[in-house]
Amino acid sequence: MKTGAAGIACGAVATDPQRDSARNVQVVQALGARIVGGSLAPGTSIPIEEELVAELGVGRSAVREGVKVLAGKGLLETRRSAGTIVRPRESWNLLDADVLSWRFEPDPTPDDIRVLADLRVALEPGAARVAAERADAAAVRRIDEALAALFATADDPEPFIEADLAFHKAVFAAASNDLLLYIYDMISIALRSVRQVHTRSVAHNKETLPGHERVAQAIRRRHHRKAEEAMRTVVEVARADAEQHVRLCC
Amino acid sequence: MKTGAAGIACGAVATDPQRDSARNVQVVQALGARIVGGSLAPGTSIPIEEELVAELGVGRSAVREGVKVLAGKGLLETRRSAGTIVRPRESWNLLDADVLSWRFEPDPTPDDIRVLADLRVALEPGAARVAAERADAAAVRRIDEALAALFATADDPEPFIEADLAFHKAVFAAASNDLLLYIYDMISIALRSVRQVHTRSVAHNKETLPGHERVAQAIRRRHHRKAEEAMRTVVEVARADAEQHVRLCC
DNA sequence: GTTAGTTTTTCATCAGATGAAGTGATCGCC
DNA sequence: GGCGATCACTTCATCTGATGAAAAACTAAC
Repeated sequence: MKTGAAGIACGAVATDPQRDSARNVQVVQALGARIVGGSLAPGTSIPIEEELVAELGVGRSAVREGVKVLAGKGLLETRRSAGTIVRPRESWNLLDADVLSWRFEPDPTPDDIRVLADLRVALEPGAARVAAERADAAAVRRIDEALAALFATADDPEPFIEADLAFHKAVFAAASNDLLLYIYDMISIALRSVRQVHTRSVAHNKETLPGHERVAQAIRRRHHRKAEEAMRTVVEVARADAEQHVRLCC
Repeated sequence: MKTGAAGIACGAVATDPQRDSARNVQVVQALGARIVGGSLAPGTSIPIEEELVAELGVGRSAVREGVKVLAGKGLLETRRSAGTIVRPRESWNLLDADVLSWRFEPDPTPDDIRVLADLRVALEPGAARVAAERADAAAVRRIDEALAALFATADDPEPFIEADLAFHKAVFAAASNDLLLYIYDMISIALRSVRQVHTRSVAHNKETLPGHERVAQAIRRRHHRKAEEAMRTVVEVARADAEQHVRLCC
């Protein structure tokens, strides 16, 4: 059940035959999932190196490398003679691709879903506004292409989700802001993990099309106020859907 | 292609070597700064382990641990027999605290400053809106306290900057969204690095006080529309200031 | 009960050996 | 001469052993 892909994710290249066998990645995955999953609580010590070697069936080098990677993500802190302790949650790199996966992949809590939906409401309208301010012709074209793909896939749930993510990404890309785009990439990782929440009826998919079209049109016309408003409508509908879904099934 | 000389030069960088005696951290800092700084370009190979051992004066374990940490941050990728290469910028964990420091601390480019100012414009109004929706009494109190500190320090540039950062952080904290708060923590790292841009005259500091007060008041009254508008005014003023500063001094 | 000194634990670091997986060059064949 | 297969080489991957250092835990003296 281990998806080695999360290890050093986001790569454009799909040819990575050795990643599964990388011992240090194995350690990172095992410990990272336990920490973020909650079975290794902040403030407590993880097993000592020797025990991890025995438990995970790898050498000390692999354990040390893995622990150092997790320390780099803010999850662990090593202290001489005092063991390695799990750092408080406030220290974690919450927008690290791996940390996000460990959080959202197993079974996101209702609160995780709320956090994600709120984040979109907080972020996407503003991003659409800046996109309208900064978009060049090529960026507008890419948004229009993504919009066309959205219309074309409205009948297929799975492709529609991908097209939806691609549309929102195109909007973020139009803002010419690599930090903003990075944030959306992380959001999309989380969204993909909770996509069952967003898998709605085909009719529902089609209902979101006009909203997306208004966003694209506003950006095309560099109308930042309208772009923001249109995007707010889209993400607030998504948030309402998510809340309803949580209420119904949890 | 010889990087030895550059390595020595980089070693002269002021990073107190006493306090931070951890060898792997030394490796992470040295290589990370070079990569983000641009002297090790994406697609190129870094020196082989043996050379790094000689150049950095540490053992192989330290080099390997450091390289693995940077791989975990998306900066490097190791391939058997093919060396370790710098990954494309799109793969970097741009919102990692270290990566941000390496980017903004030496001398942020005008474009970096634009990216940061745009990010605030895109993000903070929406965050203030969600804060107005979600803030509880304690969060409102903390915002008011931060506002009071802002008024109290308006005459001292350095404390005022800290109070300013604390105020904006209190707003983000009120949104009860750890991802959003994490994003602001990273923004504040970058803001602290470019604070000379934000160090204005005392009179200018005082001009920003009414705007901040409007934000606090709107959140206190749970008026999310007004909170958003007030925050937009604040960050757009900051953006205009930054643009002007860049024009004047660069 | 406190304190000073000692022991133990645990990570930190280096070094060596072996292995694996690509890279590239050599060499034979046609 | 062109082409392909073999083979040596490069470089990271991994394990292991040894030594050191720092902090915690323990002990004994007062």
